[in-house]
Amino acid sequence: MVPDAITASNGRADLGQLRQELLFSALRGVEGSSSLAFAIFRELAIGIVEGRLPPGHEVNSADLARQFDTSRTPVREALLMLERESLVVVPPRRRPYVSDVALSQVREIYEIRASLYGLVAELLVARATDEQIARLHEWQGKLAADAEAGDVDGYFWHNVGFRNTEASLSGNRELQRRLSALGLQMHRFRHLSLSLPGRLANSLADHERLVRAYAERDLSMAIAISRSLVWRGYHAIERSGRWLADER
Amino acid sequence: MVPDAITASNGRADLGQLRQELLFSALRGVEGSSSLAFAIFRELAIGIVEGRLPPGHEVNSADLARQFDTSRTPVREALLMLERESLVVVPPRRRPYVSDVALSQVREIYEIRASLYGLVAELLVARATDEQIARLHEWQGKLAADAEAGDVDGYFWHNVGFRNTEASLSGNRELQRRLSALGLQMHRFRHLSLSLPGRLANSLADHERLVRAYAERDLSMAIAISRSLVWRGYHAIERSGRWLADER
DNA sequence: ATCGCGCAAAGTGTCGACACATTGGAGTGG
DNA sequence: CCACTCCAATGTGTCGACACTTTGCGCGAT
Repeated sequence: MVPDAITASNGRADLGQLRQELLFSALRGVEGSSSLAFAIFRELAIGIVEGRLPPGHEVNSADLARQFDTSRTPVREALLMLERESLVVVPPRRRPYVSDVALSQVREIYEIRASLYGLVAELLVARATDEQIARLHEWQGKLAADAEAGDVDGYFWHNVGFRNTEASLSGNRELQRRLSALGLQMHRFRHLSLSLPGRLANSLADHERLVRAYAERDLSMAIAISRSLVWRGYHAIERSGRWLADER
Repeated sequence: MVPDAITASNGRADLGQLRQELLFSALRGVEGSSSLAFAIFRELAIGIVEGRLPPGHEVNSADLARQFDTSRTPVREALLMLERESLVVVPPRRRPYVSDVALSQVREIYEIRASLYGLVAELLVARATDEQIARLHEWQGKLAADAEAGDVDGYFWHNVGFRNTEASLSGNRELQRRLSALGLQMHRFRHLSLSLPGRLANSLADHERLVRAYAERDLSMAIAISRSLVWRGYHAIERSGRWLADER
């Protein structure tokens, strides 16, 4: 049933702000019209991404309306937003439910992510200043600290921050938005995959090499590492989860 | 004012079906819940893409509700869908209007398109059968006929069909969906750009080379041509239009 | 005991109404 | 003549109600 835990926030407090910041960097200004609907959307999205609302869980617009102390209209709007982010399925005249994702679909999305992060690397090498690349180095420092401490949660969100900063340094805002949207869909599985033993150290080494390639403006190296980073993520997911039947 | 011309259909009749088919291939199954809202969305989207509803044109939910003989609720839903496709801007508490796009934004989107069509080429070479590639050849035949006849409208839609078929042959449905969404945003400008003198013949030659590269399974050539095809489209747009100030 | 039918409960999509925000213009004062 | 203020008109966001659909449970027939 997952009672009113939806609004509960778990995890470390200092990560909370970062989390909210990052999850919705893509959606700034696209908030649509109603801030009420957006607030509901945000709460539910966080709940889904963090696994509190598991795949298949049915969401009831009347219940949600009561819970958020509003009418069903903004709730419906929020559900349609979630559907567009592929976090929820809203079948006509049937109950909406939290979407599940087949491994094949994850793979498709990672193919896209790999390609687009290749583009990010390309643009970043061409356009970013040394100071901006230094900012990436800072993020990498946080990752190192998290890995040292074995803090999977911290690593996860700082990694999202790293990737998002990269995208923003590409100078292509549309690209940043779309990557962020793709990320939103994948967060729930990525988080899962980071728990694999050895994954943190591995990932960290890749990040180091990537930042070095950026600093040296090594285009082909940067592209290759950026893409391979995505693929490592995919393979980790592939190995870590059990998945729904591969149909649509 | 653009009276009730919204539902009017211009252009050749045989293209009408293709047009509808292609414009919304991306949105199959994502229709959201309400088919009523989706119908309104579709009508408005076609109107915007074909230029009957020009950028900046204000849309009034009450008027639309009367026009479609329904209440404002589904209209609002349709407007929000359009906003998600970046065809309409819905500022909070203010009148929605047909979005305009700055050239810089077009460029950003074309950077993404180029990258993703590179991916399409890559996947297609690896996965498509000879029969499937023959299907592309058929589309190319239509393009040749259109170019011969100087039929810009026909060329435009058959080109969309070609590109969409390519995307579907990549075997990556997510990719197809996202490219289709990007296309929806760009159609209004692409159509404009095809009117440039010499553009048709130029584009046609590129398509020929692309199909040949596919047939010969020449990976690097296919990728290069596929991407350059996108960039040619961009440069044509760049040259053909006058644009809004470059702000957001 | 199993299967199918039918009906009540639950839930969605749509509507019309209302409260509030925005807008544009008329009217007033400088 | 211009600038500012205020107000009516227009239009959005939200609400509660209603009609219709789907769901699931009980009941009876086989």
